[in-house]
Amino acid sequence: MSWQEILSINGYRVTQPRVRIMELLSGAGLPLTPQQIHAQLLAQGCDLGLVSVYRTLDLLAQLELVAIVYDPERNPGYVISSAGHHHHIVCQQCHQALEFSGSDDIDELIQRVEAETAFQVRDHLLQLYGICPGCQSK
Amino acid sequence: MSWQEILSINGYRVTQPRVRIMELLSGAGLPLTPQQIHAQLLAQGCDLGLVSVYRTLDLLAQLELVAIVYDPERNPGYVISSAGHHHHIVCQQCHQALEFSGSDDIDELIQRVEAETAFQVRDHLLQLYGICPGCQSK
DNA sequence: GTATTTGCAAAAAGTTTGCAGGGAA
DNA sequence: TTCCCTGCAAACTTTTTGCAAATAC
Repeated sequence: MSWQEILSINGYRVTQPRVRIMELLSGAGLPLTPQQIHAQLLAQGCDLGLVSVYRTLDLLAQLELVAIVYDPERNPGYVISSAGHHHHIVCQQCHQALEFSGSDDIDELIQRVEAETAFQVRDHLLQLYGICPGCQSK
Repeated sequence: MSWQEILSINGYRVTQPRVRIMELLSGAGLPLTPQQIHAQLLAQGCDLGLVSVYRTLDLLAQLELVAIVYDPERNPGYVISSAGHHHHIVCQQCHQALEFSGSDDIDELIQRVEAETAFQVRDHLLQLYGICPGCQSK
């Protein structure tokens, strides 16, 4: 299902700002802050308000069309998220971000922690930081 | 090694604000924002500035005496971190936070992702969200 | 046509910086 | 005594809110 359909099905409209932001993030390959998104769209001649960027990202995050990537040294950034894969690995040098799948190993760990702590685990956040192939060869 | 010693060894001083913040976090059991820490210390009659809270937390985080906990619905909070254990599980209802150890399972996952992506993994962030035993029984 | 969505302005919230005085070692 | 650290004030950045106009469907 396309992200446009997901918007529609949930009663939201496919508007210019949403299209532009999804297009930008799809091509970005690295997490962008609301400010960066706003600046890049302005530079493209797309005249939208920063406020709309915030509101759009909130919505897209809620629908899990984008994910938040935390980087200790910068503000949280947003990346495109393909359904079902919720983990990212980020290059500490060029900040390129890649999705990876991690369901099995994590399920095991979660079960162990549930047994140890008696918590009922509902969600998790996993991100890896490192050096991407490109930056390694420099 | 005590956290006081860690400060000293690294050339930092054991000052009132640092002591109060470490004491507060040690007893808190849940992630606290800089603002919350400041407010609670003021309430205790300890008269320090918010700025010092920020600076102290930065330092403590750098020395890994405290860790940052991200919660999608709130601002990032700080918790006490015992050396070597860097993962937390947070209750989505009462926000209690607990450390858990997870080295083995994660090492395995990291190796797999390194093989898949050709990234060199240097660090990671793992947090679980769920319902604590206490909140389950309500 | 109608309800959602946007943009603007303004305010609120959160964080950082510079500098003089105070405190730990 | 020495240098690190704190507190204050102010600046700065980021995020949120309210409301009228615009637009998707």
